[in-house]
Amino acid sequence: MSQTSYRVLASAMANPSDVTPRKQPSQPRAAATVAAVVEASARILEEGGLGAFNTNAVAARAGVSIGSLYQYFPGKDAILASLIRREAEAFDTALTEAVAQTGELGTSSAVALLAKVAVAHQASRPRLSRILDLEEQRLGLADEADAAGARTGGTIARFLAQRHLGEDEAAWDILHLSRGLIDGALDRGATDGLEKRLAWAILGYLALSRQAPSA
Amino acid sequence: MSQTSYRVLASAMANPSDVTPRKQPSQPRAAATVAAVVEASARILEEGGLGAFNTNAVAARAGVSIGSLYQYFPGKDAILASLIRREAEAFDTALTEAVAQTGELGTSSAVALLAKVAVAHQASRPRLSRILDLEEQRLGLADEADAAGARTGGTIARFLAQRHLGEDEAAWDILHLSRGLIDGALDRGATDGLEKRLAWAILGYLALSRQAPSA
Amino acid sequence: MSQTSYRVLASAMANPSDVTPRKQPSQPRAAATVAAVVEASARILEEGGLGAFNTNAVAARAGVSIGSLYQYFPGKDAILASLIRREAEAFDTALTEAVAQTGELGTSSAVALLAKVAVAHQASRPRLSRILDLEEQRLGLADEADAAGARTGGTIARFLAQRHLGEDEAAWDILHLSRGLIDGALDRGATDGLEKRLAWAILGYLALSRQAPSA
Amino acid sequence: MSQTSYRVLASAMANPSDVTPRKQPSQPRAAATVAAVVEASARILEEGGLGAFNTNAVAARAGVSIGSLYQYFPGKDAILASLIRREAEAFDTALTEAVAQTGELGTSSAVALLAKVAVAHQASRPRLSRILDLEEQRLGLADEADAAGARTGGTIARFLAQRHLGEDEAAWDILHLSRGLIDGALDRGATDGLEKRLAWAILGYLALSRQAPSA
DNA sequence: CATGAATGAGCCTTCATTCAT
DNA sequence: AATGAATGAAGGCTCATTCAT
Repeated sequence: MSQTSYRVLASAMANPSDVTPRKQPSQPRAAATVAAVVEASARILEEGGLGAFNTNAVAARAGVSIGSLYQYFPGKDAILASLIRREAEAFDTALTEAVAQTGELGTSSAVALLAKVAVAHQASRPRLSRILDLEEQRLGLADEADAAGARTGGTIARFLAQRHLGEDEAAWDILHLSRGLIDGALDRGATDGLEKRLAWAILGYLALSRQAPSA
Repeated sequence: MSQTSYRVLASAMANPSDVTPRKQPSQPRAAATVAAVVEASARILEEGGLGAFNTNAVAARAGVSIGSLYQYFPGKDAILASLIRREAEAFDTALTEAVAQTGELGTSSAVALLAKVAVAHQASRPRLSRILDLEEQRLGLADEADAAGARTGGTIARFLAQRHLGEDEAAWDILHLSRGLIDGALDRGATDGLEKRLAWAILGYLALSRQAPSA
Repeated sequence: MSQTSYRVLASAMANPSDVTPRKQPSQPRAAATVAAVVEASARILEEGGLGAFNTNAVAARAGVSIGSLYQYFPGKDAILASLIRREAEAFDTALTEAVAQTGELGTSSAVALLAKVAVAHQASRPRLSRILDLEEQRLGLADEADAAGARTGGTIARFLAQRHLGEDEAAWDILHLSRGLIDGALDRGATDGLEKRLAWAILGYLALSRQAPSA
Repeated sequence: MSQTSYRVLASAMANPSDVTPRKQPSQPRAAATVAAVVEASARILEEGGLGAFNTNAVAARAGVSIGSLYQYFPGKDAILASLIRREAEAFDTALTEAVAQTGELGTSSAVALLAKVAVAHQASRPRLSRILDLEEQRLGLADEADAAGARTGGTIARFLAQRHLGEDEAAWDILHLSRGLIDGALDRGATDGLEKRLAWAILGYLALSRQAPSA
């Protein structure tokens, strides 16, 4: 199969601004403020989408003054970045835990368990996931060496490696096809048997990828 | 496998405005204006993302006055909708053509061909595809009975039905997992063997789905 | 009674543009176009107020292309001016006719008849009257020597002079207080006995003005 | 006299937008901003009419940023409404005060005093009064239960009731005919003896209305 | 003459961010 | 630190008017 070379997503885009939190909240009250802002952002994105996501609304929803918000975040994008990290970490944690529980299980049961976790995560806040996916890309957070997102891929890769099911590439492919499949299914309300269908895609991919060893 | 019920994307969101074109261009000059606006939108979205997509920029890029733009589109969202329809139609056309060429082929070669078309489409304008996906959802275009998007699912469904490979649900799942897989791969620059990997996911899904007959 | 000097309406204001029709419609079709434009303006003003009055809407409502509209009127204000003249003439005609019919009548019956005509005129298109009043002033049409509006005052003045009821000033005062009274009454829906009440004001004014001969 | 039924002003019209202030200014600085905006509006309307009244001009004239304006008013119409309320209140206050001073006076002197106040009010900002009249109607502020405008009618009604001169209807008629008469007189520069002429209309109306007891 | 596509100045409004209190 | 008033760049959209066909 001849390999065409495809256009890859350029890194530029709506020049994202500073994305690092302004200061670590040392006092507990400050930590609460930061958390409130991040959660308020999540809720606003869920309910109103990117179009409703603005700093004034976030501050209001968080019960914090706009001034305070800017004490902890240098700008809008930084809030988004924090939220993305929070979500990625939560998912990775859930996934890591699930992987730990697969010790005794056969491959297909193990994958079914992971599928369940993935579906549960995405389904808990479906719109949020999609938006954060797109924004993560715009912000270029994927480049963060230790990005939580990167860890998720790593977690899957480790799972595959343990069972000699595949390489890194397979891990990423599985991660992304899962997102697509789940988002699409939630979108059209086709959630019956969703975990099972996801498992078919993952196990099917893995089976065929081992028959025809990659280039 | 017990079926949990998942949250499905509510239809609301950043209340999308009117999405229907204001008037059909009757004169050829008008048709050119409309086409220029739509293509300019595509280019702007590709280069600058949603953040750079505004009516002034679109008009300027299209070499058209802002007034002309508003003669044909009631607002931003309507332009986006037109673009989405255009792209969906183009993809569906390409896919339908490819399906027609699979007549003689075995299943795996046929799927490989379709995978190639899908990858080519998404790769031709990677960022655009992703953005339009998200926006299509926000605009609720999926609800359009004869939506071009719906037709794409139908085209796949017909292909599967001809070969007794699966039902409608499978068609949609394949469509969505493909988008996720391809987007993810383009995103991280992992395009080597991408068509092959996509074929694994699709064929794998189909194989397993037939072993374990659906609910 | 010492006479303070009051601020009088300056003539400036949103510098009104050219107000004279562009060309006399010689052909009958042209006359029809002009009439259609004027009547469309009346309807739009009635239904949507000044905010809805724009040349595109007028042309559309008149069933005429925007280009044709500009063949006969140099601009928006000219259309308004034509409408104002049309209405003023209609009112003056009705009033003149009514005056002619008062020959045999006593003063109070005569005034009652005129009051009836005035109320009928204003009530037939209440919003229109008010708007045109304000716009007439802005356009400075009152300055037109032969302004139709001026004629209305003259018609009343003649009526008063015939019966030795008052001078020009009285005529104008009566015209204006009538407008105010009628508009206010229509506004709050207090139309019961309106003609009678208007007659009280007019006759009352005239009676007292003759007791205490003006400065 | 047979009572025809007249068209009354429909409530619709250039669909007026939200008319309630966005937030009450708590800090004194904010109160100053609000007051500056309202006064700037008055000045602009006086000088340039409705055509010159736009939010940018108002903000500039008020020496306030456009953003600040929108912190306190949801839009143009709300500013207008505030101005209308301010003016109506000022007039009502002046009128109430004048009524209080009429205790000892005979009817005709009392009415003369009120006429003077009315003329003075309207004459102080002639164009403003007219415009606000029209706009008050468009905005449907008359519907406000406790509208300042309503209070003015009430103030007159109380005055009439104390002296058994007339009912509510008479109060409104007098209010409106006065506006008409005064505006008209200012318009054509006929201010000599204006207060006296106004008194004739009012006293004349009242005298005749008592001779012919209302329906 | 009629048409209606095109133009663009100008107005409305939002929202990220700053800064005096 | 926290507050929230103030700022103004930026973007959406309308509509009076022109002009090529």
